Amino acid sequence: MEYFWKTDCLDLAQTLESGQCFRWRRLDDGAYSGIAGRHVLRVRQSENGVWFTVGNEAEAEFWLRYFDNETDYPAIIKRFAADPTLKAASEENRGIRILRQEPFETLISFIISQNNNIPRITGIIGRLCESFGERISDEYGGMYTFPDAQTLAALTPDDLAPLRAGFRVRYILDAASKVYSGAVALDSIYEMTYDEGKQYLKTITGVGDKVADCVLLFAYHKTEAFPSDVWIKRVTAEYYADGLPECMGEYKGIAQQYLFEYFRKRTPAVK
DNA sequence: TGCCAGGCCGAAA
DNA sequence: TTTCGGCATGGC
Repeated sequence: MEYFWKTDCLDLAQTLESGQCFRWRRLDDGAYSGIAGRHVLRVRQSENGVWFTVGNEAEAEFWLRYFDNETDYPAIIKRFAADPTLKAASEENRGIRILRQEPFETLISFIISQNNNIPRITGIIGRLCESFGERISDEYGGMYTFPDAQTLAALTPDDLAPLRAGFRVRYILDAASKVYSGAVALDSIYEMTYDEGKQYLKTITGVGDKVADCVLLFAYHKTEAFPSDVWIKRVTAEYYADGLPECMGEYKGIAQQYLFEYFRKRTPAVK
């Protein structure tokens, strides 16, 4: 069935190619195919919203939540107008939304992302899923689930060698074994504060401030994560040297995404 | 060939 | 506590 979601604050290219997710493909006709959990979606942009191609109404509900439909982005952008830089950044990138992704997949994905680039991250994650996930659909060339912690925890570095993930392999295995053993209970993080969640995630080898922030934001929507990102902290320092603007309120993570894209277009990368 | 990619680890200062 | 070299791989 086709399900239409009317919204003027979702740009598929801005959101799905922003580096917060790695399991979407742009199809020849401009639509996107993607998978989350055991849900497969084809989604295409239209002028005043997006069209979901899904099996039933429940699937549409799942994807609405994935795309963070309960957050009022227009209201947030209006609020951000109190700060000139944030106003420009949010209006220019008003189609970006913070997805609600599954914690384990987000954790492994951002471990893989460290000192890496988006095309290669996407490739490694694709090979991970094709090798150790489950093929649940033949659509779009085959759709594979993200492997669970139990599956990954049983693997060896040699098993993961074909992924060509390099030094990150031992981090992936440490994360999987800690999650599978229960040493790190990802569900418990929903109830934690940002600081608690960060400290907790950093008990995993290969998870530092940056990876933890990405997981806390993209899986848990713990938006206190601004502006710990090394890059944005440096490029925004001169704008927000005296502290963050009041209008950010609790929406620091969303602000971070707007500002990241805004500055990325204007500033050479800073190491 | 050399540099870089939304970093992190571990050792040295 | 902070700094910094090393780390695998692939694209440019």
